[in-house]
Amino acid sequence: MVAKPKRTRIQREKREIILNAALQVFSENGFRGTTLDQIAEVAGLSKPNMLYYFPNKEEIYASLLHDILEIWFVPLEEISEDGDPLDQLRAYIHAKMEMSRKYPMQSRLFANEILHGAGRIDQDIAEELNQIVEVKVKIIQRWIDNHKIAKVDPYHLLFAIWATTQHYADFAVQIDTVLQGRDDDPIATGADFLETLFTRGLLPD
Amino acid sequence: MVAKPKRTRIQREKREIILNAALQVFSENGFRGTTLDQIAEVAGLSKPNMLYYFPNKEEIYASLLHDILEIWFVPLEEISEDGDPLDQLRAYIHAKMEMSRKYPMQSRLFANEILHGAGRIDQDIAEELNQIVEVKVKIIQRWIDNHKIAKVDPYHLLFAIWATTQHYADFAVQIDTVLQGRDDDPIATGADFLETLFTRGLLPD
Amino acid sequence: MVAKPKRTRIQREKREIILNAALQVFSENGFRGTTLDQIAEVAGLSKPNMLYYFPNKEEIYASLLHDILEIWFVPLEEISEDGDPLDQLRAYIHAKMEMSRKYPMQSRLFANEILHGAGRIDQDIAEELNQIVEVKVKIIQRWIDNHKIAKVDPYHLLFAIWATTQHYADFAVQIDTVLQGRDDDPIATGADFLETLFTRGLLPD
Amino acid sequence: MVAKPKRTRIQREKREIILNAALQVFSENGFRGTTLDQIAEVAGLSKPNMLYYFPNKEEIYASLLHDILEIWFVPLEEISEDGDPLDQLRAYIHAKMEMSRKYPMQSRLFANEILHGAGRIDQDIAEELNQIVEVKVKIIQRWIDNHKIAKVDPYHLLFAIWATTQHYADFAVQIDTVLQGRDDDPIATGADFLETLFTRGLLPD
DNA sequence: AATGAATGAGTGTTCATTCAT
DNA sequence: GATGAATGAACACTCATTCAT
Repeated sequence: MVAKPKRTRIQREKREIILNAALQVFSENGFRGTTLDQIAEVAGLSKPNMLYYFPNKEEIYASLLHDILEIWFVPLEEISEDGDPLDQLRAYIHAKMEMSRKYPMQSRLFANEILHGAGRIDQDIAEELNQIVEVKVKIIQRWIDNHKIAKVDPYHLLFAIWATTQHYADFAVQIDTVLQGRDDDPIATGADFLETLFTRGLLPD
Repeated sequence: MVAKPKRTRIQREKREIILNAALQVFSENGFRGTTLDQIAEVAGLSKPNMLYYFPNKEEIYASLLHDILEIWFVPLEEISEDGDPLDQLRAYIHAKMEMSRKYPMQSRLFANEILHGAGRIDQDIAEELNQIVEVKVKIIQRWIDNHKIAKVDPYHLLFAIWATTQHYADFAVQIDTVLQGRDDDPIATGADFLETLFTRGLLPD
Repeated sequence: MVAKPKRTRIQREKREIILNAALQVFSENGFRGTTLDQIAEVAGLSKPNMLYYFPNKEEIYASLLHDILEIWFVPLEEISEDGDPLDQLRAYIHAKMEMSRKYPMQSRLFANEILHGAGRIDQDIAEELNQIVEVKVKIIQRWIDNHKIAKVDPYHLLFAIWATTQHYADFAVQIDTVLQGRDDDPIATGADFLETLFTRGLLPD
Repeated sequence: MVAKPKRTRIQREKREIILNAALQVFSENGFRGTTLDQIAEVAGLSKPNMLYYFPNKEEIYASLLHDILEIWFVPLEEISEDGDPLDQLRAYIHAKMEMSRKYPMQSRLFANEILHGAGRIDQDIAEELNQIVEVKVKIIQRWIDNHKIAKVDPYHLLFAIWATTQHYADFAVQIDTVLQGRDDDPIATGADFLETLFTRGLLPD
């Protein structure tokens, strides 16, 4: 149990402003590539004033990462044993695609963190991820056992969904480069493609 | 065309040593997170001596990135119109998975670069990528038109293959965390899964 | 002559609280090593509120130092020509030892100030010290001239008394380290020793 | 056992220059009151260049303190059971007075360190001090038991010698203020006084 | 009287790069 | 080719002091 610090309205607001600025800069430049000056500039605060709201650079980053991991969990948790398995998976894919649309910077920050060894991710949160994954893997396994979906490795199924959906945020620059000239929405078209791929790919025999 | 500098044998060897060291450190820590001291240490050279072979940090990184992009192209280029389309795609997937196994640091460095806006990628090379992709997309489109594979968006098919295969290198930390306790080889199992997924998912109607 | 500022009761009380806190922190960490935050914390006040009672850090320190110098004079002033010379000196030594016991932090703050050049000591007070010393030196000189005590340099006699007695406050850490394991009171034992040393040392021929 | 770092001639020289500058500035301003800029200025080096020879401020200070403690021991170690006890003690007093003359800054730095809790003094060195003191105290005790000197507490005798002799370095500012106008050498006169005081004070009954 | 918020000037330390030999 | 030495520009963070309420 950690004591929750009491904060005034202005503190909550300023922290929010700082976190928004930090998200922008950190997701673009990484932890080491980001300077407090940059964040302060974007936030419209002086550097010492920013450090009045957060004790140091590390804490700003950690706070951001914590929030990101929490929203990362949400769609996964909504996978339920009830209802049609393929519907559930399609809904999950669409939810993840919507996250890549709405929170691309968060996705990139998260990707960057994993890429560099995830050294700053709270051990507790890593545990939590593992536990949720175990629960969902068991659900998927039961679908397989009941021949509702094809017989595949449930862990790798999840990896594939994560990889493909997050790719639209994390590799957006590459996608935009490759698709330059096309005027459809890559995320909408991508979602259609993924729906097809996974629906067909997972149809039971 | 850039004039190719002539280098002695010892220069080529030392550059190779430096690039290997740099790959290790850059892929772990990113550009800004890496110091020349770290690279020099791993390379077993003094810092000024290292800078005798490369003019500056930027050039080491750029050289590394250039090499990586070249090997990134190889499997893609091998996709050929001849032969069975699904065999071709399966071969591509396996080749990309082998690259994630053999060159995970390169994959991560590349991912990191795209993630952060790809600002250091040579424009010429980006063009080249686009052209190759266009060629391969046309091949895939013809397969679709000839009902050899399902009717899907060929660009997004490529994205999905890139995303899923590179994920095994880029997100290895997360994969290992989730799979802790299992003793199968994630890349082998993952390759099987992806073969199933894409083979079934792309079967023509 | 400086106009004495009029202060309300609450102002006097708060100043007292601040000075007590400041004494503690300054004597432990020196002027530069002390932060206003530390003092405010110990005083139980907010930093700006503290600065409502004192204009700045310097003034807190100066005020403290001024008070310390005043109590420093007291035992010296009590040396009187009347009575037995050796009794007078013994009484002075004991009074100084009691000050080292009761006001060790003040002693250390004073020592620290002298050690660092005494730049913050009021010139007026320095003058005052000199005048009192002159008076007492003359008394001691008369004792010598009248063969009441041994023929020694009266200035250096005072220095020796100051040095030995204040040592028990200023070097308490060293004394405690050296005497660890003994359970007698260092100041009491020290006073006995000093009484012997100076009584015998100053006996007239 | 600590590996002794090998140093080039220029490194030894520059370290010496830096330590001399640091001694001057630290002894005047204390640890926190000293900035690396000041030291660098006095040493005639740029700040980063200075940090090429010492890893950080703390190390400069520690190195200095270590050297000081070593010279602090020397006169104490020379007290020997052989020869006349009073001669031995007089020699010790004179040696300590010479140190106050030759190394006043070192004395002040040491005093400052003890004053502020001696937090930076190596535990090993503190042990060593204790052991040497124990040895010398035993010698003094034997002198007392053999009625060669008066029956006094040997620990407090040492404290008195330390206090009085070091006083001429540590409180030099005060001494000079009090003695202004006199043109004799305070340390010479002080040594005479102390010789008288301790010789008479310690004469056996 | 009191306090949350804000800031300019530092302050120790890092680092890519250059110099000198 | 190789390396010890040197440095300017940053950079994270601190702190006395001031502002606003």
